[in-house]
Amino acid sequence: MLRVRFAPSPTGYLHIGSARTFVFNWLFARHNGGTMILRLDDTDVERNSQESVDSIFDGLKWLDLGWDEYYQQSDRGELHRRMANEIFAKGLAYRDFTPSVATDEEKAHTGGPWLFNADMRNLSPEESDRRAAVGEPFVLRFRVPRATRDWVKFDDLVYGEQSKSTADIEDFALLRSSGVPTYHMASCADDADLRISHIIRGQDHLTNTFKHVLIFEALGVEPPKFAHLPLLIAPDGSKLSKRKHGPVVSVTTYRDAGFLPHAFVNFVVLLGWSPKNDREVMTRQELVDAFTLEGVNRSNATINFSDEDPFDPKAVWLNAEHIRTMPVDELAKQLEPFVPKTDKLRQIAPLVHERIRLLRDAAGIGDFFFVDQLPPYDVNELIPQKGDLVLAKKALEGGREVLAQVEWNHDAIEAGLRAGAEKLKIKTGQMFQPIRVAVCGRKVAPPLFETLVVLGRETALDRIAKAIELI
RNA sequence: GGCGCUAUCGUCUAACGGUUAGGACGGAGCCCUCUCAAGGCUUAAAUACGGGUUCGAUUCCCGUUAGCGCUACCA
Repeated sequence: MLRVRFAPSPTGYLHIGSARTFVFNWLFARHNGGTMILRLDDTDVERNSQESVDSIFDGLKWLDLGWDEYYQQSDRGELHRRMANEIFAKGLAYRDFTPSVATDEEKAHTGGPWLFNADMRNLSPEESDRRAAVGEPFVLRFRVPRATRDWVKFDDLVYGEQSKSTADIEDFALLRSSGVPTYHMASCADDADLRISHIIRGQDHLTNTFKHVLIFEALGVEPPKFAHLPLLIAPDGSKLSKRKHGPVVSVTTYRDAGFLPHAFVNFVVLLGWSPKNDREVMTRQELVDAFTLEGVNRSNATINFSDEDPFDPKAVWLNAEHIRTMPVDELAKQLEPFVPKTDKLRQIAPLVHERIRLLRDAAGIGDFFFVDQLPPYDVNELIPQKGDLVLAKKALEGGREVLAQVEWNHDAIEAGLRAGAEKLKIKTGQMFQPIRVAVCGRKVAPPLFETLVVLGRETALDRIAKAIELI
């Protein structure tokens, strides 16, 4: 049975990189008919927060992919400690009574790596038990078997054969002095207990994996398969961080700007994965069908944002593509939270359908639909190509006359206005443009006839009259 | 510092060792057109550097450089 998990730690909002890891896991599970598990890795009591938990759930729910099983590590401390003690009992871990090292300066070291404190590693069992019995705090460390084996190896499904010398792996902590298991311990214990078959996670864990292999072996279980994902980085090459790059790293920023969840999924899946057939705009099902780990590449992917534009242009384009292929009824529904309340949304939706890239764009492009009074605009805007205010006035008066009596539908309005232009001996564009500005308040707007239909005769005539007064 | 990973257009990426190095976004131009958008067509733009191996390297190996990751009780 194929089982994968996404295991965020609730120490911040849901990060775009985390969201992508979730997506890769989900796609892998669905493609192979496996089980998707969500597990909250909340062993760091110092940094956990409820807001963070909420934010992660918010983000994941917005992604709308779902999961099959849910666990949180704080409920499973017993299991972790039991497994840690099992390792200790086998003699594969030892107590380290060294006081915790607080500062980076103290941690700093030159030359080779820090591996262990010899006097702690070699403490006699009696001495160790005695000090523990009197309550002296200690960290439980894994005893890396450097004397009996040279290499730790595993075969990464993305990065291939990996090996590291035991001489380069330090005696890492399993249990903190507080008794709380570390990430390494809790994660492996849960992965073993939950019978996770594939661990798909960020490449930042690639070197940690050697430690994990050691833990699985100490536990006497077959390690899962590993697949590490290339990281998402900022345009300056640094890793994405809230402090440095701001809200662009949070998925809620995408949600609030009016990305469609699936467009977001489509975007992030293309960062580090390719279907290898030049397809880019894909439905959820197409993604599930096409997704394989073989398509994952090994180099980090840059999210191309800037100060002027917080979103990668490709993400925006993909969003526009998905908006355009979405049914109008659905669009109207999605638009609701992004525009002022109106009973004409269903009519407005088709007019912005292929003109918006983010849902929030609709409020700007369709602004004149949402107000009773048009905000002031420069009277010169009314002047058409190769014309002047006199011509503008002529067009507006002629147009108003037509619109006052024409049957109120697209074809009749078009026919009427075209005939009107001919009668006035002006170009159709010279007729349409002043009317457009009069009813929309600006030169760039959705197609005129549809717009007039939605606006209604009364509003249209009223706005044209006001424009004529301006001149 | 040590260890590990990576390196194709500005960005995301494709290319059983043999291609005019392909696609997409973004840019530029043209067409269509009631403005905008969409759409169509055209175009500029890349194999980090140096050595090998090979008849032939984007592709395999080594080195350099650069970036990223991990590095004594964050995950």
